[in-house]
Amino acid sequence: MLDIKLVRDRADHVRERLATRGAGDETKIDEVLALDAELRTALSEVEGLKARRNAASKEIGALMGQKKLTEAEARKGEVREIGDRITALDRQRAELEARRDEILLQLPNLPHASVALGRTAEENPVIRTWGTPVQHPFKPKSHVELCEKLRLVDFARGAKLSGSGFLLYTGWGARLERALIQYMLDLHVREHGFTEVSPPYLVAEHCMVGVGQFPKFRDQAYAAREGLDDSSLGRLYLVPTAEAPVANIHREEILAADQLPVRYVAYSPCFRAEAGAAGVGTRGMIRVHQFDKVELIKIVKPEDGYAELEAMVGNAERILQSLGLHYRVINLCTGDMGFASAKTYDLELWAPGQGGWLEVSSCSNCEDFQARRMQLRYKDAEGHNRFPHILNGSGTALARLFVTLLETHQQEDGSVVIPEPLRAYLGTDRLVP
RNA sequence: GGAGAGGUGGCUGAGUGGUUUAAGGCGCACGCCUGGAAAGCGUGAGUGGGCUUAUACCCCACCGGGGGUUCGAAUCCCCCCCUCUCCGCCA
Repeated sequence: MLDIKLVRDRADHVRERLATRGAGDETKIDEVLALDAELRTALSEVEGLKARRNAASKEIGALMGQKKLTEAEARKGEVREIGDRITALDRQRAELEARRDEILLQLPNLPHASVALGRTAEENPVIRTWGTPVQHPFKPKSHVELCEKLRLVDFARGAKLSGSGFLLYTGWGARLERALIQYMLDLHVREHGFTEVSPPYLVAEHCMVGVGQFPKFRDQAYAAREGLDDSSLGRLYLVPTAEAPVANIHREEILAADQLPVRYVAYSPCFRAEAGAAGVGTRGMIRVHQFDKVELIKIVKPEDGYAELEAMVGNAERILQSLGLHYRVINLCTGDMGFASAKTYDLELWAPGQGGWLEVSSCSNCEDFQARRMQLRYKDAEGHNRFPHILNGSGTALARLFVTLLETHQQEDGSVVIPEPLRAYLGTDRLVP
């Protein structure tokens, strides 16, 4: 959520930054300002009345102590009237506040000044490229064909169980998925200084609001219900990413400065309904309703936010490099960035069988946008409570990593060579049809 | 799911309608004292918001959350959440 004080004091700046996203949100600032002004007028008035009531009630107490009951009764009538005005005015105040905050909760974060201006993904600058596309001396197969030949994923039966967009991993496929998860977790814990956590896969409403998923993207979440009780529908949501629970771990806390930086790594399955999207569409594993992901979360001092973002991208790149995969780092332009983010790097893998790039990681600094929503603060050296920066990054998403791994390391005979670091985890150096 | 007991400031722990605009204790910060320290004494200290040049005053709100009763609610009433104990169910 944007800081209302920033909106008040630097409305033009806020409008200008919002406009760079190209969604027209800057037009809502006038309404926010108007509601905010009205709100503060009502607030001053109602607080003044409350001060009067508090004083008068105290006097009544004193009068009754002195047994001046007639006088006390007279004052009661007077105070009751003040009370009625407070009730009415307070209701109005609450409504104004709700309306103001409803808009504020739907406004995206302001893009950082270093982010390239642009409207679509085509305008995302490529920051760097690592490796070169693998040159197969034969026509590379797509992952769908490889998965079927190697019996790694049973697409038909996955769909039979849960519909399109759900995968049934089988045999070495299931083992490869598990090996990748464990490999990535271990690397981030052992070499990158992250603390492993294993969060709930269902979260409460306030966690979804905290990370910026709700209220705007409510239709993309799967809602769960308890038992047969219809009224409990929507009280818990399947996590769209481990970010939802993990970033909220310290919500509503005031951390000591020496607790920062906090660095967590978590595996979770990710559930995405993507309602409104043009179906799952793509054949195979590129776009699915459930996938696995190893997620990195950092909570850091604002002055460290952007250095930590660069480091996080490096942590994710390390995974791809160690698996011998060709990738590029792009910086999302203002029009392509996610709702909560101030700056985002995407990591895209080259998939020979697809002949295209696949996003496997998105690393963002959300600055204080989420911290404000979840009331997460830390006490700085001067003893002031400040909102920390919260960063999230995939390190990395599976499914697409799985796809790229197969397509990159496939051999002419249809086998797939497993990259060296993964062999101990998987228990083989090659998958053979 | 059922029964019972609880949820108060950094911690502990009083408080069942009005000098509690939360006692006392511990811990904390600063000061006095001391050669230095401890003890002792004194002062201060929570969160959010409004007003404001101001992190100065002043004001409002906050005793798990939300409603209600009342001139006045930590205290009384209702709903919900969480924790603990026991039972049931269950991996």
